[in-house]
Amino acid sequence: MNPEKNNKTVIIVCGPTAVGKTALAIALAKHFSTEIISADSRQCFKEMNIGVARPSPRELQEIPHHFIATHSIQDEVTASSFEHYTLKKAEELFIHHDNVVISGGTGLYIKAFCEGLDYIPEIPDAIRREINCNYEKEGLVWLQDEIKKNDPPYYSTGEVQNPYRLMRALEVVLATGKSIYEFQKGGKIIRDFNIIKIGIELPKDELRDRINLRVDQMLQSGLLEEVKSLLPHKHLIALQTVGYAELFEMFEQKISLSAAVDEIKIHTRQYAKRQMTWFKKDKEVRWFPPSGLRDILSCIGNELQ
RNA sequence: ACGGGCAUGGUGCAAUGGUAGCAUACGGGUCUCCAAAACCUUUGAUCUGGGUUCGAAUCCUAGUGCCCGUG
Repeated sequence: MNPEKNNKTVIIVCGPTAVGKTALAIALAKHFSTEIISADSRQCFKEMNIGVARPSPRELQEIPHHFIATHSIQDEVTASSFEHYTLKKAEELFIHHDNVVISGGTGLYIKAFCEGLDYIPEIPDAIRREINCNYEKEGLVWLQDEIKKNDPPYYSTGEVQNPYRLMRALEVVLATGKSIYEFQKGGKIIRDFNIIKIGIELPKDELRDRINLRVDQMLQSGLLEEVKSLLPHKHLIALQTVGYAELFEMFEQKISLSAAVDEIKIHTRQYAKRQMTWFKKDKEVRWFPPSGLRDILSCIGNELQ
């Protein structure tokens, strides 16, 4: 154990969707008699349940979970707010526990928690709304022109085809008068607790089967009703989500149910692949199969010695 | 069986007789704040045989397969 740290440890369980993180995190939390903080950018919304594979009521009862169904899709949840929420929650849990389990598939949130984010001032709502509004009306070219005028360095080296990045860069420069680059130092904050990262993976074929099975089960469990009830909010970013976006289209008669289901399976697979790309890049992650609880415990034991 | 139509990457489509493109999927990747989002990127095709032509996805012909109509 690193002597500069206190004797507290966060065990991070990460990996692609549908690989079996929830069950493993619960087993770990039981073993260490502790609780779980979810690191999932969708399960935190109380309006979303079946489609985001929220842990079952029984699982939630077995081990207390945090950042699950704690927010509304109307709320603004960001990597930064996750960082602060989770740091505070971990601190609380460390009063009575030596270890805390964080489990989830949102790589950016996990990174924000482990390394911190550079400080960028909050952006006034009015600025954000105006940018959004103009972008919807005028499109990508307008964004590119605005960035060209207001933040030339970003225009020449940033992702100028990516509207979200452009809007972020633009809101920062309009709100602060400075390029977003001046804030992004890339500095890593060293936390005063230990962090052990456990990655869960499966062969591609097996993950694919699990994804297909899970999508079918979601439909049997009433996903259609859940999505239908959210139709009035379909414009919210939180609902631009695999399993919801496709069924919104189905309810609007744009595609058939079977086409929507096929697309959900494809998009979930693509999402899982992006998650793997993200986590594989992180060399601190130790990889195990979902059945590898024993090996994981011995790995953690070695780290803690 | 007869008549008509169609045949182009895995899938859906485009291409006056003159560089075979687009979308999507698949593969690879980016990502410091809406991230289950958004974005970048590699590969990959003219059903088969013959003919016309300087040149054929395109025109002619035979075959094969599929679709529609009639029976």
